[in-house]
Formats: sequence, C-alpha cells, structure tokens
Amino acid sequence: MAATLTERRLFILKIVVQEFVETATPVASEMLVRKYGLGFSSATVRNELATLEDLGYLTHLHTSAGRVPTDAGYRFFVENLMERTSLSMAEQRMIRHQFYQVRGELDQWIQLAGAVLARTAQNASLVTPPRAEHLRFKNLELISIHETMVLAVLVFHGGIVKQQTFSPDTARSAEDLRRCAGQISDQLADLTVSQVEDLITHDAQQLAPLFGDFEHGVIDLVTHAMQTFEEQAREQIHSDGLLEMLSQPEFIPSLTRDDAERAVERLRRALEILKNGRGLGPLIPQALASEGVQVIIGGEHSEDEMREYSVVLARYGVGGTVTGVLGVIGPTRMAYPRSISTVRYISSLMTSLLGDLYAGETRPPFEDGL
Amino acid sequence: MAATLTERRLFILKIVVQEFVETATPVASEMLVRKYGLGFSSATVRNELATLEDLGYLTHLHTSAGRVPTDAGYRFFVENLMERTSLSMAEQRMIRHQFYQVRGELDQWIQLAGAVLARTAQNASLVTPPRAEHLRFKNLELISIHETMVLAVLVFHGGIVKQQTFSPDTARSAEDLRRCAGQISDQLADLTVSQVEDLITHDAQQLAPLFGDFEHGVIDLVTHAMQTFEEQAREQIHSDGLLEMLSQPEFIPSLTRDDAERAVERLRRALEILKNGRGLGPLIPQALASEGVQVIIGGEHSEDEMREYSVVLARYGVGGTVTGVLGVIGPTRMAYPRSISTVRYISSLMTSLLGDLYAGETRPPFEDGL
DNA sequence: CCTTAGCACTCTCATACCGCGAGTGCTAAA
DNA sequence: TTTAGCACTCGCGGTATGAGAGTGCTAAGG
Repeated sequence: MAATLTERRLFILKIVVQEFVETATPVASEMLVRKYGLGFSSATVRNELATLEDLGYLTHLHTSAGRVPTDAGYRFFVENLMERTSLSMAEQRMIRHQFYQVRGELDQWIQLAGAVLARTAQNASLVTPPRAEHLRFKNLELISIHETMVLAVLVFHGGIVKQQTFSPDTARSAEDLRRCAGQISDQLADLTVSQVEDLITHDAQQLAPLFGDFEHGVIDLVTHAMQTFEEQAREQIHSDGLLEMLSQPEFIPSLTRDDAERAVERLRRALEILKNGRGLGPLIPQALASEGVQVIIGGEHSEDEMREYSVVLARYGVGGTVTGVLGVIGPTRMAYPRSISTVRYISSLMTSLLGDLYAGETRPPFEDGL
Repeated sequence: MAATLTERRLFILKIVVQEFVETATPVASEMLVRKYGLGFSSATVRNELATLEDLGYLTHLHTSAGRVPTDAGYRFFVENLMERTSLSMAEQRMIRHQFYQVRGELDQWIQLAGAVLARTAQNASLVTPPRAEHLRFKNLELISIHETMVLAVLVFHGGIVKQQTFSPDTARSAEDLRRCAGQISDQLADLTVSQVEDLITHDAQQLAPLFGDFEHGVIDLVTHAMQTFEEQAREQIHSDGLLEMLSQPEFIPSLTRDDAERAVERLRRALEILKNGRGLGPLIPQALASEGVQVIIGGEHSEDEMREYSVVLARYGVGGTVTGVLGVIGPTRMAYPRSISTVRYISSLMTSLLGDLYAGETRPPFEDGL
C-alpha cells in the first residue's frame, strides 16, 4: 500500500508510458526487458509494474494483458518524467516560412496555425481567433456599393475588421458617406461596446445637434455589429486536423467486430466535439486566464465526453489587448512532449506576429530555442 | 432481353427506389405486395424485378437478397419517376427567417446556406463563396493601425471585401494615406486583375509622374492580393453537414465485423472528400456553366472516390457578375426529391439576396412556390 | 400467355465452441 | 530481493451450426 517511488520504478513508469504512446498496445514486462536491455528479469519488472498499479499509475484491462497508463500515470509523466523538448530547427524554420507567406492576412494565420498544429502533433487542433476582451472601436468606412446599398467596414484596435452591408432609407453621395464615416469615427474612437452603448443612451443629446437620422442609424448598426461580433467571437472555436487525429490507432478498428463498433462511435463523438466545440467550452476562459502551456488529461476534464481525450492549450497574443487560445486535442495516449513543444512554439510565434501588428507592448521577438 | 417498360414495371421500379431510399435495406418482393397492397403476388413481382434487373435498373448483391437500385435506376427515377416537390411553406419561412437574421453579413450567408442545406437534406453540403469570374476593383481604403503598420481594405464589385496589413517603409499620416488610397482607387476603379497587371507593366509611365515608391508599393500589394484572392477563391469549397451525412445508415456499421470495417473506411473517405474538396473539383466549373439543378449519381462522377456518392448542385447568383455553387452530397441512396427541392430553394434564395446586394440586373424576388 | 403456389436452394447473420498465444500472478528457491 | 518456473486467464481468429430471409424455378391454373 505505502509503496515508494524508487528510481527504478520511475524509470519503468516512464518507459511504459513512452512505449504505450508509441505503439498503442498494452506493454508487457517481457518486451520491456528485451527492448530496453534492462539488467533484471521480466518477473522483477512484473513486480514493479504491480506496485505502480497499486500506486494508481497503471492499469490492466484484463488479467492477461499488458499495462496501460492511467490518467494519473500520464499526469505524473507530464509533470515529472518527460524531458522538455523543442521542435527541431528545421521544423521551426519551415513553420515560420509558412507564416511568412501569409503575412498580412490575419484570417489566414488562424487557419494556418490550425493546420500546422494538426500536422505537427498528428492530432486535431483548435484555435480561437485573437480577440480583445472588449473590442475597441478604431475606425469606420462607408462605401457605396450602389444607390441603395452601403458597405460599412468597421476597424477595431488590433487590426480586426468586420464588414456589414445595409441599405439606408435615403441615397447618399460618396462624399456624404465619407464625411459621415469620419464624424462617427471621431465620436466613437477608442470606445468599447459598453462605452458606445452608454454614449447613445445617456449622452444622446450630445450627439443630437450634429447627427441626423442617418447618422443615428449608422451608430445603431455599429453598436449592433459590435455586440454580435464580440459575442460570436467569444464562442467561435476553429478546429482542424480531424483527419490527422483519425489516423491515430484509437480510431482505426482492429478486425474484431465490437472494437470496430467502438471505433465508429468514438469517431462520431470526436466529430461532435470538434464540430460544435462541445466539451471544449470551459477550457477557453480557463486557458485565457493562465500563462504557459496547459495540459488537461482525460478524466480531468469537467465534461464526460472528453474523458478519453487530452487537450494541450496555450494562450497567445498580448494579455489584456488581443489574445486567443490555441491547442491540440487527441486521445489521452498522446505524444505529450511533442504536443507541448508544438503548442508552445506556435503560440510564441503567433504572439510575436500579433505583437508586430498591434501597437501596444510587444514581447521581444522570441528565440528559436524557446 | 428486349423487355419493355410497362406501366406496372415503372411503378414497381419507383416504389423499389423509394423503399430502398427510405429503409436502406434491400427490398424484397414479398414486402412490396404487403406494404403497397399490390393486386398481384410476390412471384409476379419477382418476375418483374428480374426484368428490371435485366434492363439494368436494379441489382442483387447476392442470390438471396432483395433488390437494390443501380446508378441507372436512380437516374431513371430522377429523370422520369419522381414527382417534383417543394419545401413546405413552413420550412421556407423558417429558412428565410434565418437568412433575415444575418442580413448584411455576406460571410454568414455561406455558412448559413451550408448549415441549412445539410440539416434540411440530412446530408453533407457544399457551398462556394459567390465570386465574379474576374474580380473587379472598386475601392481601396488605407487605415493606419500604428506607426509602422497599415491596414488595406480592398473592396470589389459585388460587395466583396479583402483585408490585408502591411508595413510601409516610411511612416505616413492618416491624411496622407487617405489621399493615396483615393488616388489609387481612381486609377484602378472597375479594373480586373489582368487589367491592373496590364496597367502596371505597359502603362507604367502613365502612373509614374503622379506616384512615388509608396504608391507603387501599394499597387503591387493590391495586384498581389487580387491574384491570390481570385485564385484561392476559385478553389475554396465550404462544406458542412458531415455529421448529418454520417447519421445516414451507410455510415452506421451493423454488427458484422467487415461491414464495420467498411463503414469506417467509408467514413474516412467521406471526410477526405469534404475536407479538401477531393473529387468535387471538376463539378464546380461544370455547375457554374449550367442552369438549374444538376444531379450527378454515383458512377457518373469522373472521380473514382465519388463512385458511392451523389451530388445535387445548383448555381446561385447573377451569371457573369457574382455567382457561386451550392449543393448537397450524400450516398447514392439519397432522398433525391428532397435534396433537389432544398437545393433549388436555397439557390433561389441566395440569388435573390445577392441580387439585392449587387447593383446589376436583379431577378424578380422569387416566389415561395418556386 | 400471364399469374401464382410451392419448394428447393443460397446466402447472411448470429452464436457457440475450440485452440492458440500472450502475458500475468504466484510460489518457491537462490 | 531477485528470479525461474508454471498454472491460469483471457482475447482473438477460425470453424461449425442453425435459423431466417428471399430468390429462382417449375408446374399448374386462369
């Protein structure tokens, strides 16, 4: 019961986890001695495995099957056993190059980040668009599409853009629109949603002398756009790499019928998680509030449907101004060192890119070794 | 051999197709007489089924299994047998309402169209963004994000917007940027990509007196943005409804081991088709060049990986100006009448919405009954 | 000539059973 | 404390078996 973690036990736990992560088959005592040239017999290893099982780090699906790490085992591995690695220079270079090719196109960063995370970690990925806790208005442009249709382009701090068309009651000249946009831009500059709301409810008279119906209509539009935008941005989780994750053995059924069935069911569940962000919801705010790379393993999730999955998350961007979350999601049997270093690298990279874009305090351009 | 299609055979073919589409199990002679109260015996039906099989409209997986339509059978059904239906008024109203709620946000139309198609047809859907064959430049805005970063917002005819950031060599005042954007807008107004290219290669001197390095840099940026945008727009296929399609029985494995395996394999394939648009590519230009609803059934596809799927497609938007393609994709055993009426309705709706947006000739607002 | 009852035949699907091989747990000895 | 030896467990693939569903054919009847 009160067994202690000797050096040897730590080592065995470590190689069991590594072995299982690599092969996806329960690991047997005999093969450990063979493969790792341990200086003691399989019987000894079996004893040690039994102790590690008592300690809660390993299990046994069935009496005659090899050992498999428990969630606690993975946790211990991540916390104490694994060595902290980085992506190879070549990989880092390649990734940087890909981001360089879409420089200037923020929308594509998210997509690219998702794709790169997925491919590098061979699992699914999730990325939320970079957002300020509260959007701050910067600029408004009104562009006439035709007589009865106007395109409003709202620009927010951090280079975030939202477009919306509307049809004003009365036709306006391009010059007119420009003037109107300029006036409103001046009025709303640097305000958050709630400040804009305050402005139109409390200080309406302050605007009234200058603005007519049209201007008020536009301000209403802007307010509404900001509200919905902020709201839907909060929930929006971009996910990718479904195919990569499905190439994991967990989703490839063996020839036995009920395993195939389970694989299909797993697959369907995974799809639902990624599609609607089901089960991921609670993680985002939590990740936004933390520093560094977060790892949530299997049963540690608050949601039941996530019990078989682990998530590796990190915040990116500049706290307080423009931030998002990105990460990797996959079966608990995940190459944690690899996932963690991938997430760490991509989040630094995105942070640096956003830093360039955003006027505020920029972190120093991160180093490769990070 | 030279059997003819009597009235009775047509009817039997029709109910076989309908029955198989509904139940997804091979249809037996006995059950047809029972379920449809046919005035003749199952033996007679068996004879008729055999003739229909000779004619190539039905098959038989195995000697002792019921009949299943062939691709030709589905084709004949779609062409001659099925009755043309429309979505119910209630459904139409609900869909219109959803589109109303995202009025003004073109990006969301595509997403919504995909979701609605999928849910209504209970299959996967695909939507390409509405695009002109050739983008026509309309307007450029340059907005300073901070000293060394400028946001360029390119507006094209049809209300299409592309945003791109860049960092000019020299800092520019907001006023300066505005003037520059105005000049370039004037110069490039109404031009297509190739016309812009012509302008900068052949008539460079015509611009030169007015423009400095900065202006030329911006024009290069615009050109590049237009090129890549047009290119990537051409390939971009938005897909949705994977989950809906996967709820079709084809993807739900029965308890037998090899069927489960096949289901998983099918699933993986389907994923690849939807993810990268593999197999869908050739359909898009074809659909863009046609009027009305297109149906491509199983083996009629040019691509092998599509042999088990049918696609129902329609163009939407105003030909020659801004158009896209949308449709439904699912197993060949598809509720064709339903899919076709869904696609028809959504494409009319999108056409009408785009008509409002785009200044050119608008179709009359379509009627419910359409 | 078309229809139909009857029946043999085929094939799938589910279940049970068997034997093998992998791997453990335990015991007893070094 | 380690380890060799061994019995025991269990999953897995293969095969046999039986039931059920549905067809194809044949021969009789309208």
